[in-house]
Amino acid sequence: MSPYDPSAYPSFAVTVDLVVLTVRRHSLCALTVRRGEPPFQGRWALPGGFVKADEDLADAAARELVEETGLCVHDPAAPESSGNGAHLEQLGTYGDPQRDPRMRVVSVAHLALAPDLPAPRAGGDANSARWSPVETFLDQDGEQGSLAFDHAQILGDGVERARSKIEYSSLATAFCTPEFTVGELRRVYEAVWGVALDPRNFHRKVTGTPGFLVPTGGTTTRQGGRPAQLFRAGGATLLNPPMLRPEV
Amino acid sequence: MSPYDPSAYPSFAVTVDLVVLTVRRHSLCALTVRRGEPPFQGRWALPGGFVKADEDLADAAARELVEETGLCVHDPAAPESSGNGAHLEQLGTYGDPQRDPRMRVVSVAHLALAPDLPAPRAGGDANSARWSPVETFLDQDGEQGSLAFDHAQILGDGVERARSKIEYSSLATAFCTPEFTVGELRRVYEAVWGVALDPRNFHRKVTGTPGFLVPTGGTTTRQGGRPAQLFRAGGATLLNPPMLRPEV
DNA sequence: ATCATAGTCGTCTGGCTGACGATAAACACC
DNA sequence: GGTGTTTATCGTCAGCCAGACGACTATGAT
Repeated sequence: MSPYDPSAYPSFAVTVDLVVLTVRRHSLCALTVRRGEPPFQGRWALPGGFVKADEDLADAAARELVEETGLCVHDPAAPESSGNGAHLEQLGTYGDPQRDPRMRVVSVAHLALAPDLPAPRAGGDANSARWSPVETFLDQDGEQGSLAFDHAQILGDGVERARSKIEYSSLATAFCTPEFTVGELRRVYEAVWGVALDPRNFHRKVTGTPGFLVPTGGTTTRQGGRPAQLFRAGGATLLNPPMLRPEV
Repeated sequence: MSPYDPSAYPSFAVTVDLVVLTVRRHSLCALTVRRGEPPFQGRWALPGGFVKADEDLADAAARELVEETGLCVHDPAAPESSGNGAHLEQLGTYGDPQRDPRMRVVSVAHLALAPDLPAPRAGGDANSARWSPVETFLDQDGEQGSLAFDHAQILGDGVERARSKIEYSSLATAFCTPEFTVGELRRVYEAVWGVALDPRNFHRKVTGTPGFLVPTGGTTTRQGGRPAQLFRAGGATLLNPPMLRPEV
């Protein structure tokens, strides 16, 4: 039994699925697309697709992200291209033998975090892609709003990853435009965690953490009220001490 | 192009690779096996193997773990079978098109944490499996001690996962025998992090965290010195506030 | 008896967080 | 121009917790 013998090991299809999260109107939203063909025809699903024969997993995920949203991936090597960049990381791999009724498919899920976008596009068909609050797919256990395949599970894992990761990293800035205020950043935390935070303590915390925020000098009143300082994300990626998520 | 057409998507081989970590003689060690066939014949590699056609990824990882070490997986549903149980979780998936010179292989790496074991077994051949300190494979960049394929990368990711996860979870107890002392638990942290911790502050911290440790009533002197209380792992899995890893 | 080793309990201080009062700077309206 | 509303920002205070470290305890080795 040579390892070169193709009959010596089973053959799999490999896909990437994307959990694309953003914050719109004070709530955490995920991108979903409507399936145009069986199985689960007409149901909502996470965007994704097959990995090409000579394509790296991360490249496949980045390609799908561009196809579905037009977002480029925020390349850490070239941080100045950050105009419309998103954060992209591998989330986990889902390979239950029954997860796809057609055949054996192993899906490498990725998590993408993006600032609020004007409108989703899905190959030109605007009706087939939509931002929806994540609770739409996570709350109820009824079949009504549920996603195709095991995508509700994947979405739940992605949301949980995002919720925990903004605690100890500066990842929350990935939900913001390149320049943002402390209040906008706070509303990101509030939307992702689903809690209210004290504006004064939050302001003290984030401005006091070295490397988290860099003031740009400008101010804005786009949120109303007193003008707020504008910041860009600093170089720090790990927050120590972390942001504390309030209890229960 | 029907989705049922096998020529419509590329075919992959899927493997599981294991990062099995334990603490021996005050140092964090990983299980490696010597490759008996090309490519990388004679080189050390992480244990692993092909996923079967109708096998879940976690099942494949658990099967490989038993084959290589005899360890059962610590099933959260039946915590009383904890005699020789190990912790097992998915680590990440590695799918660079060039990572295996034979063919396109996607490997789903898993991380296993085990208490110190008498001796590794690898299908009866004791010479071909070994515990080695992780620095052996992570420190130098020379080709000397390096692992086959991208296994050095995988091992590094697994070690980093373990290092960060014992901060905010009770996972360090997975490195201990079912009953252990505070000092033994502290030596686990010291070995995994590679730092020295203050025994008095550590003792205060772990005994003061509700649900982390439950006293069994017994004592032991197996470490010498004054007898120490024996504990079992409590039900808590998340530590809040976390253990703090000392700075640089 | 003495020493070495390891475990356990206390004390103190500084830093950080949560709760919350107070002030500042814009806009909307009358 | 006042007045109220909104959001941002600064300050204060008490409590908790971690790091530093002293003191004491209980075993085995010599």
